[in-house]
Amino acid sequence: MARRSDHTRKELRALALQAAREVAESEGWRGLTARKVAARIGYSVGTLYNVFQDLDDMILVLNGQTLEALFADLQASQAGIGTDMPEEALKALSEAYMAFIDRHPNLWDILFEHRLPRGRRVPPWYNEMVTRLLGLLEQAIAPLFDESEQVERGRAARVLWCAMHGICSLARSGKLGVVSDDSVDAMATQLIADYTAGLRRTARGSTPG
Amino acid sequence: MARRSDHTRKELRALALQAAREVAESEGWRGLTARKVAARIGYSVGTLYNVFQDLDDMILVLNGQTLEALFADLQASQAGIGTDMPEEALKALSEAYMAFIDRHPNLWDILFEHRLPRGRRVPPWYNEMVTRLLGLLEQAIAPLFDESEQVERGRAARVLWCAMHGICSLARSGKLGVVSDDSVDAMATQLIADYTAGLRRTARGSTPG
DNA sequence: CCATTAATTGAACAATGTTCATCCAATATA
DNA sequence: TATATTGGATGAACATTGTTCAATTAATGG
Repeated sequence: MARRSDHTRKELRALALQAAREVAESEGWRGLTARKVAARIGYSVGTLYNVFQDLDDMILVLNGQTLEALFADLQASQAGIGTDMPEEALKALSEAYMAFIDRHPNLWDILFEHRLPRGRRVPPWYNEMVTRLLGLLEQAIAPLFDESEQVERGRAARVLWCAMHGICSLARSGKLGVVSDDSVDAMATQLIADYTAGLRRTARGSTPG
Repeated sequence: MARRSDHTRKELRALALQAAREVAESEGWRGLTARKVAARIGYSVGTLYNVFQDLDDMILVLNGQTLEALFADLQASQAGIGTDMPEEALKALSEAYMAFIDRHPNLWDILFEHRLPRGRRVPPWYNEMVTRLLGLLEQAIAPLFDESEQVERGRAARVLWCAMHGICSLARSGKLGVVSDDSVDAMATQLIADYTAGLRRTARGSTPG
């Protein structure tokens, strides 16, 4: 068969991504193969390579969508929280984050476990998504800094982002010694409490302790 | 050929692990294959499977050795640091940690990127190694807690461990937006400063701020 | 010197990512 | 309407992967 044109290029990409997401969600990172995705959308393997440069490329785009969904959840978590309550805001963010992982464990795994081959860099749109996510954190902790401390504020946001990632990542991989689920909660809570306390103490911003 | 007995079982394991480490260090996680390891020690693939249950098993043991080496470095970094200087101790630990990654980037990647297949848990000796590593952190921050706060101390150690992991992991994978090497240093520094400040502020331990 | 044992082998299998000559439906042209 | 052109879709083919296991044969014990 050739030139079925049941779908446009864009539709094909969307179909493939949808299928990839389903496979990924149900079988995890090790089960996400080109042939499975192709079979699920009723096309051949070759067609996938017609529409994506690579499997790496496809996973990258899939991860972009995951980031998008994560962003939506995190953003929603901030609704109705006052702009000068960093701890509350961060708590809401971390809860939304962990809830997302709970709902999409395999997608989250792939988001961070997937590494591009040597020398290949993530595309600009990917970094822009990350920047948007970090923006939520920056907003949350904004009251702890004043305007002359943009750099520190950005760095603190990144530190918090990394810390949350580290907690969830190590917990999920089982490489943290014995860690029950609620101890992950506890760690996140303690991180937020102690880190914001530290930020306040460092005598920054307009809300000194 | 059969029953060469050039090497005992243990020697074979050691040889294979050495070879695996070399392949891993030079070619990274994607280049670490059973056949390459086998070829490098002058045995066939089958022999590897005679000596390890799996490739996963072999990598797990390799990771154990990496953890051991990391522990040695981290422990050495604490020599000559007073027992009540948490910030100094943590700084030394984080510098040793990052230096280790600098020296063995691929081994560190494999240490944390490798995930066992569904349902398989890391063996007890692995968790014990992690516990020993966390012990170093607990020791470093001990002055910030009193004896009634063992749980909090352990949790804080874990939070710091996870945070450092998150920083290095996301930085290395290029998934942190644009991050230069020295900004990783800066993030680690800020993490330590702010987090310990927070611990002090929370009015714990015998060294209140 | 033979029988037993078990370490080592490597061909074989299923599954992977990736390529590309081939084929043919859709479109353009006459 | 009939024919030519285009480029989308194919799937066999290739190299490589982890893993298995019957066969082979060196070492050991009698």
